Amino acid sequence: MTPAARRVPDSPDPSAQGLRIDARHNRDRILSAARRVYARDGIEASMASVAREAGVGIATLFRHFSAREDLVAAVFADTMQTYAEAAATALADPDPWHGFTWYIETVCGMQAADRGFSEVLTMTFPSARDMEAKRDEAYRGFSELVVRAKEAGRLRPDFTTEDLVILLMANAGVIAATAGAAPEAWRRLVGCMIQSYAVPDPANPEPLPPAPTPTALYRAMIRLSRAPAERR
Amino acid sequence: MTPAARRVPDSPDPSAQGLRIDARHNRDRILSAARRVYARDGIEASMASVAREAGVGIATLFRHFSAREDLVAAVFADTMQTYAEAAATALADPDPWHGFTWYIETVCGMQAADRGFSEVLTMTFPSARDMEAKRDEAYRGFSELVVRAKEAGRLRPDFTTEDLVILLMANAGVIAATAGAAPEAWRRLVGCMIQSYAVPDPANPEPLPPAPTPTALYRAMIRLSRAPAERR
DNA sequence: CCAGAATCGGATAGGCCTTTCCGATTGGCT
DNA sequence: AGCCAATCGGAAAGGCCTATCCGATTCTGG
Repeated sequence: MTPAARRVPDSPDPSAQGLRIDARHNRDRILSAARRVYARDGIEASMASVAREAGVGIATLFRHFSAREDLVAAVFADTMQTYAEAAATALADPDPWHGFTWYIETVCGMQAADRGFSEVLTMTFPSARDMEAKRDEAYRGFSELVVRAKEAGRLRPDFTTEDLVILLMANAGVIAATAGAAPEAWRRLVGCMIQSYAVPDPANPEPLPPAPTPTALYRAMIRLSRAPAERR
Repeated sequence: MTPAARRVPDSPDPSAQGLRIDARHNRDRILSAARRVYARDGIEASMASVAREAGVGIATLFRHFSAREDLVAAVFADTMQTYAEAAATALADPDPWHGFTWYIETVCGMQAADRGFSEVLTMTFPSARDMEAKRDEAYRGFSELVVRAKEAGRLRPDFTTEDLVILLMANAGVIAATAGAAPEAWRRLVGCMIQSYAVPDPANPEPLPPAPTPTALYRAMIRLSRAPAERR
């Protein structure tokens, strides 16, 4: 009997294998706490606040994840998987332009749903190998989407894959600024950007998603001027 | 002789009146230090780091500016003035569409030149009266620009003034993410957005500013994954 | 059921920040 | 020149954070 076989490996998370069940339990509590905290406060949230949210000692948190990067990578492993799969899904769309826009809207929507993920998408974590692998996978898929949409004559020829990165950074900015107060503002940005990517078809002008109300944006601007802690 | 007349009021900054010359000198050193620090690190930079940069004691900083908001307002008073004047300048342009795009490019360029200002533009500081007054002035000017550009038939009718706020937030995101590593990326965003605002003229397709190189954006993403202190 | 290994979490050290206090210094007026 | 109020800046109190240490607790295989 090998040492590894002594423990029951029934956690969904393979990296929890070989842990005592109380340790595995804590690991899960930490991960789900971190998911909540990062979604709300972004990935710069303190390790201490994650430990508090999880109800474990600080030492326990550091024992499981010795660097913030490890925790971030573990928390967003699933989401990065979904992210990579989205590119494949978009490629399966018979309409190249529709696949292209669906992908952009989906990815930006994932950003809007999780502030932490929104930040992760615009950063790179050289030490988190499989996160970067997922990113590459998505990137390759997106490149193919771009080629097809150009071939279909719907995407402007001077579009580059860097434009997606720029859009993700821009979207992260809108989401960070409006979070809560104007939760649909990002759609307006993405709608504009997609229109600017399209080869114009004057016969068929696309409507934009609605703009947020002045009040909603004003609330967003007030939120930002408060200290991070007050922002809830 | 009134008490106020005892001091020589020759500082360019009216709020420095009535201060002893050493105090006024320190106030100026603090302001110019804060300008540098905020431009580099954003307005969340610590009060302590501003005091260090200025070479004054922490107490001196707090004696002059008892809250971060006061310091921010004092630092950006000039810039907000320029911001408000930009709207007037744009209104003086005989070509409404050109005035409209010039204004947007100018304001976004001001964001790119100063990370602190970039953040200030997407926040509101209810207690800093004259900063908000300048913002209102610029807002009124921009509203007029919008009306004229629509009347000229060049700006899409569903454009709203909130779209500018969204663009400023998006641009702040790109600038925060690319600072230094891809300093021209924001132009690409702004170019795209302006094209999406325009009523399309298929006979005259505008070229976009160049996209950043993949390497430049990669460097930007690496920068972000480091701790704020390491970012220089 | 027990012994030992694995794990826990409070405590601690060290850093940076904000804000206030107060003795030392200095500018400005007479 | 000298006095006094204005001003300075170091120090200190209190908070939060990262990272590590170590005695107490809990799990697990035999």
